Amino acid sequence: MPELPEVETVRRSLLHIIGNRIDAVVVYERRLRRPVPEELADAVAGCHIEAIERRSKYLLCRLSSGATLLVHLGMSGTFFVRPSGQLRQRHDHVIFGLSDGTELVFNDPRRFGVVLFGPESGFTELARIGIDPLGDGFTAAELWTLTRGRSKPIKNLLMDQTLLAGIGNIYANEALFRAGVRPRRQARGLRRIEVERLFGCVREVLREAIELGGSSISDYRDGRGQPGYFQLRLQIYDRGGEPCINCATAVTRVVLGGRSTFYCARCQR
DNA sequence: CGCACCCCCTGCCGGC
DNA sequence: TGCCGGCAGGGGGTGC
Repeated sequence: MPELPEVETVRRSLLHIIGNRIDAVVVYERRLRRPVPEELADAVAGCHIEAIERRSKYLLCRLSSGATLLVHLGMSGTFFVRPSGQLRQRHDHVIFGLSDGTELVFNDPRRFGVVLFGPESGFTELARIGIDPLGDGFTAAELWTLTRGRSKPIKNLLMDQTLLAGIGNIYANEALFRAGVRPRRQARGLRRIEVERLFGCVREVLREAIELGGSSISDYRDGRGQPGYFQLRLQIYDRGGEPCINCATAVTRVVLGGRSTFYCARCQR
């Protein structure tokens, strides 16, 4: 579910809890993609939340102890605030009681997510993160450089987190459709004009998605329980067999890198 | 090194 | 109604 726009939306929706003290932490389920550290509860209790940042699809909660709480939502995770004292829901794995009488909940049915704790430099998952596609470091020239000499399909390049950090399956499909580029094209085969167009479309689709609060395909919600609305603007994702919005050609579905890939054989070359 | 293929896990949907 | 296969927003490991 959560790609860069959804994670960024969650981050923004949680900014209001900054300044809270974490009073108590209860871990109900340690078996996530990586086990929740045994020492997390004791180490985090008593700390204040000083900032909430995002790197790629990871959320980083800066704590007053100097350590960082690292959260990844995987495919099905949610990270949200609710009043304390409510019944634990199915798949609530970690609950952080906050000093303002609310609690911060990590819920994840598929358990592909991550809740880790430690100094930021210690997180191996952040070591190989690529360029933030919304940051200043991402330019058309940079995308051009990334595509040179790489034989992999351009869609796989967009989704390679070691190159570009935060683009997932939905937004890779959408950006390529907007740019008129076929997902299977070899990255190194793209012409300069195509790379420039794709660059603009990547930024545009991510920005628009954030503005609309991300895409709620099934059960995605932000940190306040609100859905996103960008799914209403999806032009190609999950539309296999349906008419292209530009030319009415049936949308093609193929599998690339194990992920469903959608494109219009007429509009995308 | 790149890449195709699996796996992790639960839930949902469609077909029978 | 219920069972089964396929599929899902991510990421990591293996073997070629």
